[in-house]
Amino acid sequence: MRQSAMLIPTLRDVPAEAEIVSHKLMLRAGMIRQVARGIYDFLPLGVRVLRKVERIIREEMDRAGAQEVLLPAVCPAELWQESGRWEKYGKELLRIKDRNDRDFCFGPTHEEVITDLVRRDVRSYRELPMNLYQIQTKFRDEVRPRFGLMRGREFIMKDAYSFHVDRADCDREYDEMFRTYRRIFDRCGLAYRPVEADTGAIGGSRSHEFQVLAESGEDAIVSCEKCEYAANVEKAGIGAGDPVAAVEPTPLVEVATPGQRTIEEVSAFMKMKPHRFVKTLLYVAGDGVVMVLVRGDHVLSEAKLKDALGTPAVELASESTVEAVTGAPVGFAGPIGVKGEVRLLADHALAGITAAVSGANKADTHFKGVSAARDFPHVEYADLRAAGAGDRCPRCDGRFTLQRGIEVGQVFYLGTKYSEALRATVLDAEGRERVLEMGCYGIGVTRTIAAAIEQNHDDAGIVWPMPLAPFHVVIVPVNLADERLRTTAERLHDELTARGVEVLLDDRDERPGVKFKDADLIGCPLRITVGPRALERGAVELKRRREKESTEVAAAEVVERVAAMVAADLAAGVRSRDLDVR
RNA sequence: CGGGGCGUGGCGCAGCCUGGUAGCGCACCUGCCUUGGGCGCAGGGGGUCGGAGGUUCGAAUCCUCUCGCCCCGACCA
Repeated sequence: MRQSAMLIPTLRDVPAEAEIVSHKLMLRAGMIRQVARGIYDFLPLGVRVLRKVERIIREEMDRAGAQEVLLPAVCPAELWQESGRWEKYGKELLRIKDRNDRDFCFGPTHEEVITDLVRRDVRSYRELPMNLYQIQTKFRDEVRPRFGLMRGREFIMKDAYSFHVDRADCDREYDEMFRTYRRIFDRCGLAYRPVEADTGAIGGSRSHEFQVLAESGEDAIVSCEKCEYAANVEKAGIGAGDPVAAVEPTPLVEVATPGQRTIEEVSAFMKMKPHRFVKTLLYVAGDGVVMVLVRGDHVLSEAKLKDALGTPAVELASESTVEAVTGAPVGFAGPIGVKGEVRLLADHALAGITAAVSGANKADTHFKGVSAARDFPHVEYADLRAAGAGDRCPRCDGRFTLQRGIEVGQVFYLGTKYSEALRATVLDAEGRERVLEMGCYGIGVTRTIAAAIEQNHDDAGIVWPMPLAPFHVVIVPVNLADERLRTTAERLHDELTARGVEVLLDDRDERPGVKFKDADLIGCPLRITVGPRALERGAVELKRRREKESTEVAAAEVVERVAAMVAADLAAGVRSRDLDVR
């Protein structure tokens, strides 16, 4: 492909709208342009990368026996009403009306639509199992889209749904998809980690996320240093901990703490470490208020709170609710002397705490000398806190390390949530009606591109892994006016293309410096420089994007050499794929 | 939704406080020159200053409303 014929509007300056590296580089490399908040154009270079990811996904899904379908982006409200999600999904669901004033939504996910398809056209257990997938544009009217493709409102997702007569078969497919996802991300050349995950709003009871490891990731994950256990911090089990050094119980005393609301403030004010504090949070769950206690240096996991309460949603109580329940302004809540009927939940780490500090449910006042057993014995203990670095693994005696990740895929066991709501059944071998067991498997295609860049870049630009690169190699003739350079470059382009190598020929009438800068920015894994010095010796220069130095290669051999390098790099990801499940 | 910030040519920005003919760098076009890491010289084109209303003799600049975008938080396959 000739660069002069392509729309690749590279930028020297970083547009002010971009914050993280993948967003900046995609804009600068001319891959995407923002059209509206969280909505982007894909330019030719961006589309090429997108197709690479899609292709890998298709090949591996097909190989796993899944069948591709294409469902509508715009879905009728009726199906969503039938599942109950028309009411539950909230403002994230983009609702639209047609000319006849009928309600539709732009699909953010497709459980309803697919279940509707299957209930209408699948009658017998003999047609199962069945795994249907699509690669399609979704829309979620995110509260806060940000970071370019990382969290767009419109995004491309591969979503797959599997249907089974029983749980065992659904579990088998879950494992199959787990392995398939490993192959997909291995082939993409990404460093990632599958972790145990919360099932979130989608529902279901078993889930893993695939997290691409990157500092800029929005998710925090912990991995055991000794065994294979890894999980999202909001989900991770925590082994029996290291109790805070026992302290002699002291009498309960009120302390004036004017204006000191946060743990940090009170801790500084009273000169006591945060781990000696009881952090009190009020949540609204269903129709009741719960008071949730965690240690001052710990962070509550709302996912775990939902599990503990068995409710689908919890929401931090409003200021007015807090005041009504505690009789004090926000910042002074505590478990002792609560007036109303409030359920009390505490994290395990608080069991046995003594000589601690908590709010006193009175303005500008805290208690010190709080002992859990003595002062709030009526509490229910549960695992409520987000895991952190140094916490004990629940499976062995190892400790956690903390990493950040970008969630690029997730697999769920859905059970019968949707099949029941939409009455999707088949007849089993005994002629009985069976509600279908379902699994659901998503990959954020566009997010995967952003994640790949977050993980593969340097100061000069993107450093594509071969499988995702828009072109395998870029050829830079140093001076087009030099006939020999130009014809050599063109010949290499043609020969490499004939060998199935994807080549970008920078035939623009630009100075070499400009071409090198753009080549680095765009990030093709290989670069062939055709210049007068080497060509004098019948050679060209070959350089890997991720390496600093180039090597001189005889012009006659470079095609063979490059073709071999490309093939080797493409195979590298595939080779590491046969890993154990979890 | 709460808090903060920004909208001036394609991109990055100055000008605004203190009202008086809209500027700079890069990019773009033409010519010359140059050709190994974003050359040089000369000439040139392009801007309803996000939008609406108001104050004023006069508004990019002051006031009101509004739209858009970004960041932090709440939220989230």
